[in-house]
Amino acid sequence: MERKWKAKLKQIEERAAHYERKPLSSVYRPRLSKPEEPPSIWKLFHRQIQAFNFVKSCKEDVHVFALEYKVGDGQRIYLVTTYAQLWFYYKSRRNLLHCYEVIPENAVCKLYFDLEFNKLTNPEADGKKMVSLLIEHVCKALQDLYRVNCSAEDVFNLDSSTDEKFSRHLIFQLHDVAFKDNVHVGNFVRKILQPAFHLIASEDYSISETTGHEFSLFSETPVKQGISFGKISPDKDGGESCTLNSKALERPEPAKQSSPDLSFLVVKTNTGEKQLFVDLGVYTRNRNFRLYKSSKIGKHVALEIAEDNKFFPKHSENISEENQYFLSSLVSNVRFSDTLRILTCDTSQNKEKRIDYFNSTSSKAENIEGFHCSPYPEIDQFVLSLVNKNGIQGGIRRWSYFFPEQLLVYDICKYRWCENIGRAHKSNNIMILVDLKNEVWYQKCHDPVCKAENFKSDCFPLPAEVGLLFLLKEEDFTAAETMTSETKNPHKPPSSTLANGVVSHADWDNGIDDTYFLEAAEDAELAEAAENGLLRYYSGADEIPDELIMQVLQE
DNA sequence: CAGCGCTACCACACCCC
DNA sequence: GGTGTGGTAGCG
Repeated sequence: MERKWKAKLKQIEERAAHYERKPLSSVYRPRLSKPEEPPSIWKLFHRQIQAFNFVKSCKEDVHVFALEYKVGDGQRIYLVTTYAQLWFYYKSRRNLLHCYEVIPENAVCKLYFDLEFNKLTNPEADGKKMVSLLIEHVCKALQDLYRVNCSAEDVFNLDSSTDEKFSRHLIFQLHDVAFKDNVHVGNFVRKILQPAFHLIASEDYSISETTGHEFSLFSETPVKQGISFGKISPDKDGGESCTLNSKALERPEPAKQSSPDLSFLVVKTNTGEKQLFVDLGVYTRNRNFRLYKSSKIGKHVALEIAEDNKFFPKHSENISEENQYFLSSLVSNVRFSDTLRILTCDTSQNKEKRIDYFNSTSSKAENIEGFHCSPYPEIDQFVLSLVNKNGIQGGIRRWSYFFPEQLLVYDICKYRWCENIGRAHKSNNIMILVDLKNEVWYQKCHDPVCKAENFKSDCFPLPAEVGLLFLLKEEDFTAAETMTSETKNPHKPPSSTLANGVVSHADWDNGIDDTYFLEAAEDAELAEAAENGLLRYYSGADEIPDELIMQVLQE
């Protein structure tokens, strides 16, 4: 709540400043786009929030990427486009050298890790071995906590090491399994690395081996950091979730197995302090995660497939192998499917909040079960209105958001009416799916028979007030503005999308896009860009960098 | 005109013994 | 000295 408020305040302040400088034009300039051209979406924003607002207003499957464009202070701008279009420009690696995926908050995503250590202060560390041991530990934890089977062959292993630093990204390619969002991933990672925190807190990290002290794999022993974690508490109706419990001492667990030896995770920082091999700072909201084949600005080391990578994407007729690797590397590229399981891992704080929420008598809490309201309260309310019929008070058990489809999936409880069989299921729950892109909703269900026949009810339009509310919310006011600017860009590259989703268009080579301006900002690449004829549209422009970036961005 | 989301750390106020 | 708070430098 405070978060939203802060963002809004910031946005309004910026808006005020913007209009003071550039008052609204009173001239209406209508434009038409050619109907035969599939839309090309390639928009840049200075502000992340505006980029996301644009995505919301967009019917296409677009995503937000962050581009570093100034050496030194890591300044970024935000690009909205489709995976296909990005790859088209990106693959040559002549432009867009420093790109990051923005892992949207609240969106379903893959399990991922950022691993690193300083080679100089850890001369004895065997990076590959550590990666392999970590993968082993994570797979075991996935099995123990969620009954998910996986192995090193499901882990896309990317390397970005230098002489000084060992650096890896791991992106798990689990089959029909994903996490609710990257904050849940972070909770999971902290939970399964719990035993290693002791090793950092203690003076001598060989202590756990020598004492022979036994405790449960995910024991609840408190640690210095104040983070401690509980045992899996399966959902009453699923067993997909686990909770980190900070009230460790109130719930002692009997020892079940000896603590795994995670001493291999302990490395030394530049200053010689103990640290974990796993970077726990990458599980925050809207985290920027460097793309496959991108480097940090000012550095020349890109993420490339690691020597010891064991993940190989399925061969595809339509998509090149490199493109497959690229798509696999994207953390938030998880599509909805009937068989997909969504894993959650809550902190005990959230769990307590949920319980408080559930127990509270406020009018708002009565309708929604637990703490399960989505970021779209109007839609929650509408879904609740759908499942409160004929005297049955249904509830929202939980929700998941799929960024690629802009799809909200609500697991419903208590209300089990299924359109397929024309009556309520006896023991299986139903789902309500809300397609924000097409502004429709439909019903599916967990019943094996319905699932087997891939049942999906007819689509019904979302009521006007839900759609309208959503579009007119003031936080979206930038969307309308950026939409119109789309047609104003005279340099928009034409595009055509083949049925298989691969963008292919020779004309793009003659077009110009914002990318080139950005990359041209770097002197070294300027010459190359000019050589490739990319700058000819601005012949005579001496100051390529800021001027053109601004020109594009001010649209 | 222009990045974002944290966390660790500090200074300070207030409280209690 | 213990505890809460509010602001911020700096990291990822």
